[in-house]
Amino acid sequence: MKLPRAFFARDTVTVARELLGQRLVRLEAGRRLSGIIIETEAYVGETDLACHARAGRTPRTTVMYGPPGCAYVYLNYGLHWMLNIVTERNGFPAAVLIRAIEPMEGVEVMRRRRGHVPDRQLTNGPGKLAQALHITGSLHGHDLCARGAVLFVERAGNAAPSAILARPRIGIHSVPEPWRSLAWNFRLSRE
DNA sequence: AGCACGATTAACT
DNA sequence: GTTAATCGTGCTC
Repeated sequence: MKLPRAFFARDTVTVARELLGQRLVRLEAGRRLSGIIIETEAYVGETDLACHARAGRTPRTTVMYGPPGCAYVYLNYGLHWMLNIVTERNGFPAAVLIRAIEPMEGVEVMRRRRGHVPDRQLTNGPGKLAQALHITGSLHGHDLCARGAVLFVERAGNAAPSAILARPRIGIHSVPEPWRSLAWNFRLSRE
């Protein structure tokens, strides 16, 4: 069952932690592609200097200022699409970056898209999972909570707090403290 | 100019 | 097996 807007309309760090263990689903051409979310990152507001909203509302970041539960998708380094889900109240710019999933349904399709890399490398990075699930800028602003959504999150269990590793966020080396060191990257520890 | 990355190298255990 | 360095790519500001 699809996570409702109320799930995303909360504190971003809480949403990032609780998304671990849930199932990201992509409907495409009548097929169901999905995977369990195993790594996320929180980006919180204009004061968070690692967040794109640090520069205020721009054409790119407008979606982050909108209702929670919508996809914030952007292109990084000219080739990697990044999937985020908008959080908090309408008007406050924040989102959770989905960094990794464990493939569940449609693995054959993912293998084809990813060029037959080893299965463990199918969706173990934000650009990789976007490629595997065919998530591009065309899904920017997509409402994950609407009826008929082709991208959404299903409740699939709860991660025990003891199973969650919190570390600094990835790839924000040039961001000043304290934001660089905030432990806002969350992942499920493997067994 | 500067990226919320990934594939490929090269150098190490 | 690992870590570190490099750079392509195109969009935002």
